[in-house]
Amino acid sequence: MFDALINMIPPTALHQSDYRKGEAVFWQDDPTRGIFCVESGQINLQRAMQSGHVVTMHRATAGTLFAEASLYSDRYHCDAVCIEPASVICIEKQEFTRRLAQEPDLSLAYGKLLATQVQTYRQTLEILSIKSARDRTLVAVSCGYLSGPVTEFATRIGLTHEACYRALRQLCDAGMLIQTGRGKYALPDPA
Amino acid sequence: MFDALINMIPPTALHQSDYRKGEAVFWQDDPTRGIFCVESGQINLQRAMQSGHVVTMHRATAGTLFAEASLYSDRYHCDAVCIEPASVICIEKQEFTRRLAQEPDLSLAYGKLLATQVQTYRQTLEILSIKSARDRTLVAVSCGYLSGPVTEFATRIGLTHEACYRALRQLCDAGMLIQTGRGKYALPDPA
DNA sequence: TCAAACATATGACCGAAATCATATGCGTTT
DNA sequence: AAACGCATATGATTTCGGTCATATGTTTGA
Repeated sequence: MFDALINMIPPTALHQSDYRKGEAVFWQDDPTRGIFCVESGQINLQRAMQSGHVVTMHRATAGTLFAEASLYSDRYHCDAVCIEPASVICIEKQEFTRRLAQEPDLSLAYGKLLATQVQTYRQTLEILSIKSARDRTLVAVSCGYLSGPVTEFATRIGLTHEACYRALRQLCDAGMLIQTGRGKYALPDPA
Repeated sequence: MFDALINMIPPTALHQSDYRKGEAVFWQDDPTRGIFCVESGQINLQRAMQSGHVVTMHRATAGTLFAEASLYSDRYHCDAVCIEPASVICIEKQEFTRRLAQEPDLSLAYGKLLATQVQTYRQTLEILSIKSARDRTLVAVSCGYLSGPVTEFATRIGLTHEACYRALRQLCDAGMLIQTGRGKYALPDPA
């Protein structure tokens, strides 16, 4: 939850906006306006590769922040695209940075935020380091990466959706996963 | 590097320890003592899944921090096991947290350290998202990832050393890289 | 409500990278 | 100097996942 952060920032430095599916909060290389809080909906943090295809770097869901690292850079380094109608609050960069230096509580909360992000990236890197599509898929599911569509999940863990579907099928056949519905998979009960 | 941090912490709040392969720095659900700096060796951050098998979440190497998030939780949420004889420094949680709140310089340095890590991880993620071994190798070299042995470089970018050598050979043949020595490659002058 | 877009799935085929094998260069260590 | 470990390097074979094709279910919005 980002309430702790929000409450330390004067309302004049906060800017709420609504986005519809497909709309962008910002684009890569836009000048950094600030960091964002997702009140509702979902925002995809993604980067367009030089080859043209898009890789999802993070999926910001209700109650989470995104673009925290923008405080340390002049330009956003990825696109933020709404994938589910969202309400988003922007915290002005300048005001936030100023208060970071002055208010220990805010600084502490901010540190926690960054530490959590680092943790997430490390886990993603670890998952990507798994060569076998089957094993990678299993670990990713175990770590709760499969929350939305399988296609999205597949790109997040560096697989084509076909390879991902095949891996899921294999894992179900092997009894290591259970299909709970169309496009829905869960870990079996550790009975 | 964590020297900047260490120098701002009184030695009484620092605890150096040596670990041998297989020994644990901490176990999941242990009360959090603090965050750790790896001077040498390697520490595996891993978690036992409910299914029983162990998932590696991160591999902490020399010059890096781990368990940063422990500052914000009472218990460690994974095991830290030595996988290569290691020297590790523990920064006492209470003292570090106290100083973070009181000393803006430390807070700033810590924030920057974490932010830098975020940037690095994102760059690595981008590199890993490049499917072609040739292109991935080229980008990785461009980003300065090839500093040590090629074998180590190869594993860092998710390739076998054989595939990496072949990619380097191809890139040299195509004139996109120049071999400056045995196991040494550089970008050609953009003349 | 109807079409378009998207997601779920699976099969066939192919190619790139992993694997296996081999050889040599280089720096220690004994 | 000889032996050993490690890195460099490349060739042959295999395998796994990408690409392409196809079909159907589901959501969305016009």
